[in-house]
Amino acid sequence: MTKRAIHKKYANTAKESGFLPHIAYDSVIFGFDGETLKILILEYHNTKLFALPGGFVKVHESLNDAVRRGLHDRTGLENIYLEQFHTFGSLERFVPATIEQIMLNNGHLNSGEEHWLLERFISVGYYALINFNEVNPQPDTLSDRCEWYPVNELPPLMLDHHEMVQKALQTLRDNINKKLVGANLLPEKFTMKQYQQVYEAILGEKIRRTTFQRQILGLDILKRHEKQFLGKAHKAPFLYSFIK
Amino acid sequence: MTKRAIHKKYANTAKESGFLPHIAYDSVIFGFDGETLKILILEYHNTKLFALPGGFVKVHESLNDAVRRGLHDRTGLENIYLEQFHTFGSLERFVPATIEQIMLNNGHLNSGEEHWLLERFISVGYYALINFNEVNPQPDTLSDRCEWYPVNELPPLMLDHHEMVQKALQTLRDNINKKLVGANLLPEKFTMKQYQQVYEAILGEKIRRTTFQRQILGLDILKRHEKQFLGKAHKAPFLYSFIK
DNA sequence: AACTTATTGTCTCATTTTGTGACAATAATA
DNA sequence: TATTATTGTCACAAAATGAGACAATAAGTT
Repeated sequence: MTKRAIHKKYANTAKESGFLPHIAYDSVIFGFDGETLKILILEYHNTKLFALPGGFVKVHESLNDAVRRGLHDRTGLENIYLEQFHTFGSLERFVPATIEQIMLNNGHLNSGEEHWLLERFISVGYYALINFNEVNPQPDTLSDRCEWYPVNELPPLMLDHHEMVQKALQTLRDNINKKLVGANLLPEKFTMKQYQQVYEAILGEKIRRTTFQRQILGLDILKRHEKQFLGKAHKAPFLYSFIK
Repeated sequence: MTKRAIHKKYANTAKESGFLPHIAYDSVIFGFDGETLKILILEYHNTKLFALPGGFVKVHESLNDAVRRGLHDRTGLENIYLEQFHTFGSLERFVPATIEQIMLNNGHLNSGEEHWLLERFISVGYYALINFNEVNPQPDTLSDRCEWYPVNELPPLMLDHHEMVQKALQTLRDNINKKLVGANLLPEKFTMKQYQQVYEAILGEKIRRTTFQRQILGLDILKRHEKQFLGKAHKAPFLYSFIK
């Protein structure tokens, strides 16, 4: 065995790993299950730490591509709707002990060892809107679970991830009338009630049925299809889809 | 002279300089001169390159503090109104030749020399709103001018700085009714017409006078003061200030 | 001093948008 | 056949906005 063949199991510097140092992204992945707005949360092995799915940017990769790559790995989806909402750069978010704990518990680090992931990071926050039913979330090597949580019932999140969620949600609310939010959270065809529930879940409040319908239909962005028979004891609703 | 005393004139690595590598910020500094919306633009020595004022983040400094520090150095102002609007991370913005030209022309680099500023940067965009009259903009060591330009008459800007300005302006427009924009662009006391002109300059369109007054006064955010005699041949307008 | 000018503060009325409730239609259930 | 819950639609009230009118007035002009 030559000297050259002796190598560490993991890259301990950013350069070795091929990533830009000090820069990360975290993603708030929203899905709608028909009733409530949910987001994907990771739980790390052997810790009680919950976190947003995140990742790093390769040296020759754009920031947007890095986020798309990470989301594809986790959800299998290709054309995900993505919005960047804020970049987090406080000193308070630099807590190497937390990262160290995660890596030690996963055997990705020896105690006392230096590692680029233990340095300070500035993180760019993105949110994604995906179709809840098309996804089977995959945990990564550091985490043993990747599960949906209602935005109102999140576990305690590490670092500033709770603040990230709140800021993502606020941005989503601000954008609700600008960016055709429903198209990405709903299935191809949906009822007016489902669409209204998406709005209510995002805004966190009830809205008036008649006013909502009047406004949405007035936008001329929906196509009306045949009625949907739900097996419920009342008039069947129409189905709608978005006009491309 | 000991070996230790032999040092380079400038730090060629990020570590030597005390800054985080690969991370920058750029600022779009808005001011209102009573008629049009303007922004501060730098021109670099011996080049025809125009750019937004930017800077870097120290290893033990928060992102926000870094931007405040840079803006204070350039304007002398302390409590600047700041909003982060977007983070730019494309590969197209990595053009080391441009940076190299600036540094060579300033004598901050020898030809062919390596330097951390020539590596790839991801830049966080901030916009600031300042009182036009309180500021005497200062160029930095790399630039020989720092001047106000109307947003509609900008010189060609380097890299993606034009895109940054457009995105800042769009965010400012989106925030105009949420964040009390006028308070930061106007002097302590102002007329309703001046306030309306701020709105028109930001939105880029004329607004109806009566509707504007009705809406603004309906918000109960303004205090009415004595009249202002302008020396003009017509009825004198009231002065207003924002209620703290 | 009287007239002119440009702008201001305030009203009024038409138009549009939104809030609120009512009601018949209807798919399944009892 | 009656009951139930929800849907699509309409009608009217209330609020917000668009559009214009007009007297008041500070200075300039004659």
